[in-house]
Amino acid sequence: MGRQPCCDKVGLKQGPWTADEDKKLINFILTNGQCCWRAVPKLAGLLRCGKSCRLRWTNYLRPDLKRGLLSEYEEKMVIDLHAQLGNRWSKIASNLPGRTDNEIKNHWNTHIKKKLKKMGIDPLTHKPLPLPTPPAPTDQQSSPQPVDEAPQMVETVFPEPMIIELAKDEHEVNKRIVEGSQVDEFCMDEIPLIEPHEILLFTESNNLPPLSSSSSSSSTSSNHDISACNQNVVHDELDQPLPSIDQWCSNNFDAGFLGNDAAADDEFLTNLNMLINDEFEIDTTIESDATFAPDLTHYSKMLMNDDAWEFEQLL
DNA sequence: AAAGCGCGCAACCGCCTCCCA
DNA sequence: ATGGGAGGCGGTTGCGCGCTT
Repeated sequence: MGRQPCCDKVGLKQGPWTADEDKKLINFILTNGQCCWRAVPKLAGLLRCGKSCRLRWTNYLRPDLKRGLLSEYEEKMVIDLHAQLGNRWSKIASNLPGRTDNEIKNHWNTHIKKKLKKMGIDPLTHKPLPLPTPPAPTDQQSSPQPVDEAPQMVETVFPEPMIIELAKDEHEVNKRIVEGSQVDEFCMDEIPLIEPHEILLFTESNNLPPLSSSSSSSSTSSNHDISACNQNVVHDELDQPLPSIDQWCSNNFDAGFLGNDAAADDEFLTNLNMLINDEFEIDTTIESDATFAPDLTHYSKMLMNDDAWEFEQLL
């Protein structure tokens, strides 16, 4: 007797979402809010399982999503948080506004893992990888160490006690005192902590480097102050009024947000206009079950790239 | 030009946790 | 206290795309 499946899959659609399905889901959520996900597909007229709808919304359609590759700053943040939290992607994502757990998980598995290995760091433990076993001492002088494959040793981090504040939701305690003891059932003996000078700040600029130990000014302020600043910046960002679509367009398009590909920009703007004016239609002459047109897929990615805005204005 | 290969990412699967009756 | 429903979460899969041969 296994557990009942979350939904009866008979007759339900799977695979990539179509633009039409996305529109139905967006319209429904914006009209009714996020309610019982199991009921959503029925009420929204979708042949999908509720879970699938929730996933699509949270990972893809949510208006506050920031899309595109993680910046160097965000990447470092992920590494630091992973060192503290392990594979708790949702917790990590909650500290990176606009990023989803799925996105971070994918990025970790495809990019960061490799990077860390290349740097000679074990992505699981964040400790230096063991040096490759030296060749048998038969002829040491004539067998040089392989240069490319030998991971670089990095200095083991044994950080001093510190206070870390994370941007968590308001119901959670914001401060965590880390003193080599357990935090949230997380054994600090096993996972190295980030160094105090590596505590990161949320800022509007993704390029702002973390406070570095070489910056003497940072050493004058306490970690608590730094973290408080971090919190404030996050809240400030979230509290900022969302730009209107016109504002957003002028801010981003005029600034060359879409890059230098004028043709692509034109196409994007044309289709964006269609989307805004509810003129977007699937070309049913091609295939009745047309998979999600890359256009809209990328729009949701690109539109949400920088700052979120009031989503209603899109529809 | 075409086949093969590897990578990245969206989506799925199934277990876990929480909540409520 | 307990059992079931619903949502959340992390691991895995599979497809599409770009690069290489």
